[in-house]
Amino acid sequence: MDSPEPFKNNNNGSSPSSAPNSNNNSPDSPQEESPFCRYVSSLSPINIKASHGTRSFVGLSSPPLVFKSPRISHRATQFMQRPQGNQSVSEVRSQSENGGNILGEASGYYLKSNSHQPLPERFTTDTQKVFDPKNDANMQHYGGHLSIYKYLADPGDIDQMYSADQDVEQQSTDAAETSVSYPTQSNILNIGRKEGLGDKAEEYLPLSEDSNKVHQQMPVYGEEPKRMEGEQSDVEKRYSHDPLLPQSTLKSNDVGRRRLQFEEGASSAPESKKSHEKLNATSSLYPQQGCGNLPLPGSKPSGIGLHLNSIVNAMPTNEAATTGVRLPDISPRMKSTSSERLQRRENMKGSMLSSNVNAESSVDTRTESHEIDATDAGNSAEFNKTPSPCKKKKKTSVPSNQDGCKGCRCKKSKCIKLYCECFNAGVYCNGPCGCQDCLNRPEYKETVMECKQQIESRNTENSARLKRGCNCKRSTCLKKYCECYQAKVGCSSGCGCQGCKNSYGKKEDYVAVQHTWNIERMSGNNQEMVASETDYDLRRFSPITPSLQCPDQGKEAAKSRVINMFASCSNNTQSSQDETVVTDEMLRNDSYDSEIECNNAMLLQDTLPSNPSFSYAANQWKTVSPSPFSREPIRQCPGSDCTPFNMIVREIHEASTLMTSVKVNSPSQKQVSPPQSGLVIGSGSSGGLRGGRRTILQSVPPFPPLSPCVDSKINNNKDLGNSQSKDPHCPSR
DNA sequence: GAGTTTGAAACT
DNA sequence: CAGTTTCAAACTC
Repeated sequence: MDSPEPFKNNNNGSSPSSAPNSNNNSPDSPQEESPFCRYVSSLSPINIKASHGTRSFVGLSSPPLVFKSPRISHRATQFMQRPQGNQSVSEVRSQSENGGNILGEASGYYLKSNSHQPLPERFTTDTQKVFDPKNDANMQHYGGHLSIYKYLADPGDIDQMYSADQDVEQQSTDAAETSVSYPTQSNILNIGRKEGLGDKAEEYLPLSEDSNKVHQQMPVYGEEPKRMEGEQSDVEKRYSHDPLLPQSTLKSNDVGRRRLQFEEGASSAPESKKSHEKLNATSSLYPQQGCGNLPLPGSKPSGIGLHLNSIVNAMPTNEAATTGVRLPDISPRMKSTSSERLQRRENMKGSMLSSNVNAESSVDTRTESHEIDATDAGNSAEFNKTPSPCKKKKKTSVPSNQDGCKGCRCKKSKCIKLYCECFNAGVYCNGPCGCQDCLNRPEYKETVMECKQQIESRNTENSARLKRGCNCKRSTCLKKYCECYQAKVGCSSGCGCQGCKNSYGKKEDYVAVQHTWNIERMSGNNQEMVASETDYDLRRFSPITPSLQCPDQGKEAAKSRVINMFASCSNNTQSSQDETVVTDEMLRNDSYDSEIECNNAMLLQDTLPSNPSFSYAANQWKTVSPSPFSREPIRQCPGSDCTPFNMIVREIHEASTLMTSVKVNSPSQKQVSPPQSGLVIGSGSSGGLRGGRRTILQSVPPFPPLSPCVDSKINNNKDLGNSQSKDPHCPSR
């Protein structure tokens, strides 16, 4: 193809399509005069200095990528792509004028590489390009800005991102950095906002849809500028709303029936107009487009959505090589790993990489589209059309309102029990609802609040005994009766299902991976660890939604994890093929465990909240060898505490303690919401982090606290027994 | 569209 | 805390 060279350093303000310069090695090259080039040149593969922008994020408590869901991944993927689709001519020009054009070029490159080649070839090509040592540095820098935004740019977090953008931009004195930084989301958002686009609920298309559409419709960069601009406008329109496109959109739409989802309602509020002006407030409100809003006083803890049972799966997620190898089978959940990987690396190294992630991203998205088309057309269509947090229903007998919310049809619950989806979703019933004797209406605000409080307290009290996961007995987890299946996630050992045949991952598969995990543990030659961790059976914190989406998960998954781990150690200068080969070798290498564990630990470190108490090991890592494939450990663990399992245990324990202290109990304990953990960007309760894929598993506080402090809440719990009976409106059965 | 099945929520 | 009932969605016909 004759598209622009991917990573030229365009310092002369030329457009990306002009004067392609694939070789910046010329000593006379003006690029090397630029601060950016000097910066890039100063970068070593491993020890990457933190730029302004990077530093801003390195300091971040890395959003626990474990908690990121495939949906988020979709979103992230989308954001990855966004530069392509949104890379308008003017925008590129602007970047060029600022002295850096990496983003535009990367976008062009990305589009190019993503366009016509058959997948395997394309992947290889991409990967090779990606790991071009020369380009890598650029991409690191590029990724330093972009990738972090990609992942911080969860639509629900756009506000924070936006804020962060400004912050970073103010700090940045490097023209090159500024020029390449975050032209994407925030600008897009601003554009959308400036355009005064409406924020009808129906425009809140799930990102996956956007992603797919954008991806599918996106022309090759430079191919049809006008058309692309037109499409960009469309994209911008959508994204102008996406920021507040709630996790809950998926959550409430995609998931099980009667899990507490009030929090989702809060976080899902598509309140685009005011979004970035109230970073913290948004998540504690309930503005649900079209479905009424439930007033929720007070703030709620962060909805980080610590899906503890994702830890195991997230830690060893497959890396680039794996993606390439297993691309055809990539599952929605596995796809999430691309974003996780990127963020993980960002967090780990403080440097951003990464073209390979970009390549993966493109692949992922494409694959997603195919997958949706091929295997889940019905669901995806349904999902993609989900316009609002109101649950989608297969049945359409209940007329939808303009927002597409079909409402509930409760007859006896009076819509103030979790049976009611509106209530459960934290929205008032309204027009399209076919409910009877509905009390879930603004005029019964008090009643609604009381009932919510009741449920909250009840769930808090009973949470310990609530089961995690589904408990299907007859559906074999193959029907939507199964909440795991409905959420398109596999069952875990935490599920109480019988005869599980969940096509997204059987419980048995999860156990198999867990077994692998245990083997890895044991091979770490840390008896102390094993002994001390016995009490902390991972299954107690087991993923409700294991990332086992493929039928061949077991050993394959384990292998993938090894691949990923090594990939994590990689300085990203190896091709995916090399990684695969070497990984096979590593699999036979007894010495890989230390690396695995170190990497696991690193990954875990990144997956867990960066509360100061969680960062004990972060600074203890030291790079020993730049080569991920040497038999020498790449990173050395200073002590047994660095074993991943110890870390998991400790982290979980601390998290659990904190969660208890903040009283963020998931009604079903399918998820836990870790406390707000020192996020640098944004202090919003849920802003900086993304929820889990399973909407019902999403974070947490089932109800926003009605009282300002925990103590009072506890007291309330004591009184709830009385209030429960006192409440004339809350039907007690 | 009615009836049945299902599993979670609610209750005892 | 196990068992039962209630409930509404999912499913079937």
